[in-house]
Amino acid sequence: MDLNIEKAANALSDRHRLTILQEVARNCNVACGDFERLTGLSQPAVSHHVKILVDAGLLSSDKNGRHVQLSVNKVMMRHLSNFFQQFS
Amino acid sequence: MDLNIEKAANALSDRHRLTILQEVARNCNVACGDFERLTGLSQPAVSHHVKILVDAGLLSSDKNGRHVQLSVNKVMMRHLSNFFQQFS
DNA sequence: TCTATTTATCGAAATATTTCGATTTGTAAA
DNA sequence: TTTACAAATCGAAATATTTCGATAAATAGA
Repeated sequence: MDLNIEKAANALSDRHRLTILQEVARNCNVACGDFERLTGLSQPAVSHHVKILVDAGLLSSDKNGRHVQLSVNKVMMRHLSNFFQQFS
Repeated sequence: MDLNIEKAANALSDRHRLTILQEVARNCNVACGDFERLTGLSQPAVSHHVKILVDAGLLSSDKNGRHVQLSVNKVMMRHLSNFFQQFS
C-alpha cells in the first residue's frame, strides 16, 4: 500500500465517491448495491467508482460470497492526515 | 474559506498542481514564472493550475506589483488533516 | 508616455472521465 | 443442474479537463 497522493486525491474528487466513502465509514455492513440507491447511479457506474476508491487504497475490498465487503483503509487515512499536517 | 473536500481533492489530483503546492510550501518566494521551469508547462497552463489551487483554497494569492505572491493556506491544510483523521 | 515583464483570458484541439444499457462472470440457493 | 442475484466488464455517447499559441490586461521602471 503506497501513498500516492495524486491517485488518492483523484479518487476523492468526485461527489459520488465521497458519498460512498462516508457511507462505508458510517456503516461497515453496506454492499455495493446500497450505493445505487444512495447515489442514484446505475450499477456499472457504482462498480466503476468503487474500483477507483479501492485502487487508490482508500477502501479495502473483501469478497464474501456474492457480496463485496468494503472497509475504510485506516492506515491510508492516517497517511493522508499526516500529509496535510506537514503543511499546517 | 469553506472546506470543500471534493474541490480540494480535485485540485490535488494532478501531478503539476502537487508540484506547485510543494514548491510554494518549500519556498515562499516563488513566482508563477518559476513553475514553468519546474513543470515544463506553458505559462497559460501554469496560470490555469495556480487558479485551481487558489480557488480550492489550498493556496492564497496576494498580488504584489507584477508578481503574484503565493502561500500555503495552513488553515485549509489543518482542516484537510482533520478530515482524514476522522476516518483513522 | 513608452517599454518590458508578469499574469490572465480566449479559442480550439487532444485527451480523460463519467455514465448508461447490454452482457458476462462468479457464487449461493432451490 | 437450474435459477437468481451481486458485481465486473464492454462499447459508446456525453461531458469535462488539460494544453497550447495568440492575445489582453496590469504594473514597474526608463
